[in-house]
Amino acid sequence: MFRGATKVTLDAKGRLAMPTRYRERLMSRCDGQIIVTVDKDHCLLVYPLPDWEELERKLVRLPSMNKASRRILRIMVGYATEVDMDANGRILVSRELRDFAGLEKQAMLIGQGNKFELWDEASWNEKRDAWLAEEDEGELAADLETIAF
Amino acid sequence: MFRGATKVTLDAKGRLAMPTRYRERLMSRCDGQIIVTVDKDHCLLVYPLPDWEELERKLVRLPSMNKASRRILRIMVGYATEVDMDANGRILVSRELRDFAGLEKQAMLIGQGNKFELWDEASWNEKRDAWLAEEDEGELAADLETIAF
DNA sequence: GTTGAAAAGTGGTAAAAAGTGGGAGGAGAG
DNA sequence: CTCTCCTCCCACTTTTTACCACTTTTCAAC
Repeated sequence: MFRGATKVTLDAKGRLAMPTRYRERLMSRCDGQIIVTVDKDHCLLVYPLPDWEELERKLVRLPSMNKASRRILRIMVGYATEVDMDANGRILVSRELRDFAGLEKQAMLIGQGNKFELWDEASWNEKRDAWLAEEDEGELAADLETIAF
Repeated sequence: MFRGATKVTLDAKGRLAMPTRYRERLMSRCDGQIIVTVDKDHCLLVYPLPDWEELERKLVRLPSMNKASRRILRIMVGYATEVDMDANGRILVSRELRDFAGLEKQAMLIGQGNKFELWDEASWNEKRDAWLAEEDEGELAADLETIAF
């Protein structure tokens, strides 16, 4: 499981240094082969190659008739870009991907189990606070209420 | 069970000395392996690793369709950071976590059963007073009223 | 009450590791 | 053929982290 939030910086060439604590895992799991693609709420998703391939197999099996799932497939596969970690543990995020997510210099890398989310720092802070604020007003899921934190 | 409120200080590097009375328990339960993550009302949660993993398993089993539970999962896993106690019983609270909770030098560590809450001292005092004031006016939960304090 | 010893809290330092930027070489396009 | 852009590699600077030492407090014994 990848966990934890790390503030990262993109350099002038769009390179992103993966936090050290993940590197060994990424090398053993996929030899540094990473897939970066886009998410529907305008962040990027960072997968180890084998995890991406598994997801891709599921996506292509989705019913062709369903417009919503076709759109998701088209966009996620369409933007999926393979990148390798360089000798310093960095990956190169292409201009197209950076533009899609509005990535400037400061970004947040969020561990999400088998993948990472990559957000522009300002967008992340906004979204996060919005989500937390909503939860206070809205009704919590019945399932959620049964869990003792 | 962890109980009690302790005033603690964070040093310039963000290190927090766990109160001595908890250390032996933390070493035997999880060999000093701690998970620190965030809570929706902007404090931090401090779990022994096995307790966190149990909670995480419950969270990932929640129905994917429910937005509120997905968001809670995303934020709690997203910020969950593993830290080890050093030889002096201190844990390092990352800048990202400190920023989220507005942690300055003075903080309050609150025992809450299987975990701790960690609050910026000023925020804690405000919240605590607000809660006490609310409870006087508001209706108590039916379950709560059946308990003899 | 005073003294002493032991344990806990606090801060500093040095070695190592990670982040950052620059430059050279190569490939592709005009 | 030349120029530009991209990629890979190397080196330097900054930060991190682990370890060590000193100070302060507490508890006990005299």
